[in-house]
Amino acid sequence: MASASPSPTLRRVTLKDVARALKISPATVSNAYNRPDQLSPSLRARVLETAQTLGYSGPDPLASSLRRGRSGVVGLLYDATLSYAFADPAASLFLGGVARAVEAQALNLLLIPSPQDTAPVRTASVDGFIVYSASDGSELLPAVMGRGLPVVLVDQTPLPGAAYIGIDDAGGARQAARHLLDLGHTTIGILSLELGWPHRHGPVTPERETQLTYRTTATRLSAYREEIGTQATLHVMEAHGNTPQEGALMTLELLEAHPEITALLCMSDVLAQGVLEAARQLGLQVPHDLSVVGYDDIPSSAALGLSSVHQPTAHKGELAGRALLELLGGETTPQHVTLPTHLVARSSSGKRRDTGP
Amino acid sequence: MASASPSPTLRRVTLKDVARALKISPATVSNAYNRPDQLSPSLRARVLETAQTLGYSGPDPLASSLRRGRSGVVGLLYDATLSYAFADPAASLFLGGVARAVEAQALNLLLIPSPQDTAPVRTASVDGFIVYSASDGSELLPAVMGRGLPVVLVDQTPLPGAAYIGIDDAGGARQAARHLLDLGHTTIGILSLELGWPHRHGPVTPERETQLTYRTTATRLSAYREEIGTQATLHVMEAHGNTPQEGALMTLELLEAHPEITALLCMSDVLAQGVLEAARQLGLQVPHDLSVVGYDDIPSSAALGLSSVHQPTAHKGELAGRALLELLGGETTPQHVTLPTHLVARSSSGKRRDTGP
DNA sequence: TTGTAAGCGTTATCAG
DNA sequence: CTGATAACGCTTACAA
Repeated sequence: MASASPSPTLRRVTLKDVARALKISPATVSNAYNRPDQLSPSLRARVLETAQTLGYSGPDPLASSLRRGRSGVVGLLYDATLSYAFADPAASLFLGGVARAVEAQALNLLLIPSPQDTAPVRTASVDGFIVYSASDGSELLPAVMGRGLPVVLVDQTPLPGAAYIGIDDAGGARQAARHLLDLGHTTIGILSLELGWPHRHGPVTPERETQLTYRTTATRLSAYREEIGTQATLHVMEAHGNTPQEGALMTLELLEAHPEITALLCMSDVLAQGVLEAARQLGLQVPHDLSVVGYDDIPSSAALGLSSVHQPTAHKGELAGRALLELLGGETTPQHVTLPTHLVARSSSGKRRDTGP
Repeated sequence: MASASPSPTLRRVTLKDVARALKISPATVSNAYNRPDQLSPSLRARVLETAQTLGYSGPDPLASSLRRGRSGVVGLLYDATLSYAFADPAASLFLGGVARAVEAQALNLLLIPSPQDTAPVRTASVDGFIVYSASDGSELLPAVMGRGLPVVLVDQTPLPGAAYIGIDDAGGARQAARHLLDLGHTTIGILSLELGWPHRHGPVTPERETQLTYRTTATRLSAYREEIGTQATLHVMEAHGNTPQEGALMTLELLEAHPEITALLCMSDVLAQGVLEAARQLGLQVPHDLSVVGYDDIPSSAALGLSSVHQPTAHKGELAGRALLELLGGETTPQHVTLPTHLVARSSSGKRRDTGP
């Protein structure tokens, strides 16, 4: 019936093939897909039909993106492997917020794993970037900014030309510290997130602090310290990875080294949940023997009675998404937003235990 | 010093501009980026340098993808909005597994929100798809298969030509049901996930069951029923959305309608955690007054003592990713894998309470 | 309403 | 080691 089957399966069917089969111009076929109002319904129907029989499934996205100059994709960079991001409830919450914002505009979200190599940043087909808590010295930032695309920075040092969405890290940290002070604690442990690259586990030395390049960590740490001043003795441990296991391990080590500690400030709820687990193993009563305050207030913390600094994580994501959408829409003044944090006191924090005989 | 500034900011800098500035061919500039070994180091250095000064940040990803015929992106479809996906720990775990597999190959992950519209499926620049628990009748499947790209189906009815990764849904459900039967329960409630589109909340009627198009739901439901047979009375409720809130609400409604219920089978741990919350509100002791068994065994369930059917969620994601990588690598026989499930009995399930004097 | 033609920014091939 | 050239598959003024 028809004329050709140029080569069995060698070449894929293109818009041109459809045009040829119908003896019309490629432009018309393109219009059939992208501007239905530009051609008669009957012709359009025929086009779609032969496309079907020829096995043509619509314009190639790559080609049309190239031609149009937009890919319809938002790139999301996280300063860790993706598998790690998904393991952190706070990160998931954030991603969910971003997703809500971008899917409202029919944009897709491209997750870019960004451990050390910047290649993925340079070769990702996206219209803009959202960068989530990258370390300050990271080579990622120059690579991202170098692409010349709209950028939103989240939870990290603002950069000129990029939008910024962050939270009041210091305020939250101060509230947490004040809370423990008010409860009478005078020897407090701090379970810190990573200070900088390379990631490391263990007690924080002054030397290690010179490598403090994560802005969130830096801000919280100094806020804890400032608030506490000389009212309590502090012992700081650095986590290698934001996991409950790490939190538990740090607790064991810290309490072994400093049994006089009666309270722990944790920079994430994930770490704090590990503390709870460790306390159970050690037979310590929370909060009687050990008070614990987390950070983030992830959903599961409520059920566990974990005191924590609440931050609007999902909302932060949504704002980040919206900030990028604005930039994409031609807005030239990048947003700069700081969201509030507040302490939620639950049952994991209480009066200091009697340390006497 | 240099000669030109062709137009202030009008056109973006391309590879050709760099070539022109150096009076060499575009091919050489391309090689400078993609095949360093194809040109002298000195020339390459000059190329990179002028690129820098011209503000050229490397080959356009879109263009090179078009030319190469590969985008380096894996598309991930989820039968719900993305924001919803991120709210479900099991989904996050799964995504994390997929991420681990694809990031090992330096591929990126494109999250495609797929509520009802198939447009995003047709216009996504990807090399292959992973489809996660889509409803059987969904228009998504034809749209995906129509693209003619490698496809991996997860937790849904297998399709010819696509790889399949799933779990032993029925086995897990049977173990859960058997467990409750062994504990003496004779009136059991089932908190079911969605049966089909449109999503609905409430008691499941025979009429509603005709719309049962989610394979996972269907399989678990019939397995629960088969195992229980006539050994207990069953009451089934359908959740509108997989959230703890919904689980709590269903519990309230179900126990109000059928106070004689002493045990609940939940199709997800997220729902089951809502049950725990509702029980607390109602002043019911778990498991004394009410036994609860979930499904998925998400990480937070251990700390809550929730009995659950364990499935290797993250591993499932990793296998799905790997199955797609194989297909991408030219493998022509799609994998077909079913992973095991098993009951983990914890403290949320116990002997049936004495019902009355 | 439909066709023409000129790219979009790259890379692969092949000759020099 | 370097360069010309021809695609890759599509969209969009603009002309007919």
